[in-house]
Amino acid sequence: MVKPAHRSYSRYAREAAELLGLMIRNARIERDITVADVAERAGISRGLVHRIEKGEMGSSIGAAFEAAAIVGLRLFEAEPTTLTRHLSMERDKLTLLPQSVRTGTTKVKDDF
Amino acid sequence: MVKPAHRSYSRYAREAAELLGLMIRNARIERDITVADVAERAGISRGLVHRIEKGEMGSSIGAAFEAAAIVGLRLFEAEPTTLTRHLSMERDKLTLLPQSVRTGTTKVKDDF
DNA sequence: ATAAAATGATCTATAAATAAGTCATGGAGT
DNA sequence: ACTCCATGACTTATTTATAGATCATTTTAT
Repeated sequence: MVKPAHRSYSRYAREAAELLGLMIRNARIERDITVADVAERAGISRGLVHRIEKGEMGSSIGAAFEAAAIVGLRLFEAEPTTLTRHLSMERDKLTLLPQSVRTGTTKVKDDF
Repeated sequence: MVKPAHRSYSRYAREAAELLGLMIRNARIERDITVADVAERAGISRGLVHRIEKGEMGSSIGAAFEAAAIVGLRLFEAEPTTLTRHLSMERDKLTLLPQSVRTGTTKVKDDF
């Protein structure tokens, strides 16, 4: 009752996943951490760490980001603080333009 | 025979996933695309797109990055070209320091 | 206000990811 | 040469994510 899901990915998505994996591996090696260490600290299996570093598309976001955090890799931004700031910014942005700007058809209430 | 996997994530990993989801959602709304559209173009279900935008840790890298690509969100770098360049760079970096620098025990060859 | 559409949430069957183990290979150090 | 250790590549049992459907809610349009 469930289709075999999807198998084809855009080149961009594939490259992004591969890059993420390579960055994790590089960061890990630079810090002299073994795959087994990352696996244990992340609470995942050794094989999964390996697949994440290979950039396999099936790996979960949680496992990959956790591995990245452990090897000290900072996604999106340099400092963790910046990430939190970006979070608020994105949240605000969403609140700001829920659907108002989308079509722009809704008349502006200027009767005040 | 298999432990229930892991359930706890570091704050950083959770925030990174949430940020990714919010960025995808914001990009999607800005471009006036519906969740259903993204789902269809990515070849995934509507519910999965929704969970990705919520930043759920279980979603797959492939699905999330594909969704990001569809809404025009550029991870890591601005241009797709830059991504390919970064890929080569990371690959080279890996080849360069396989394990040489790791322990540092190997005497430095200063006899030149 | 009403209708229409998009979103969010929940459920079930199934496909896929994962853990844990084993084995083979590759590297590093002795 | 030989160990020792890390890595990579499988296999299998099990857990989990996912598709697809339905329904409630929210948002948008008329």
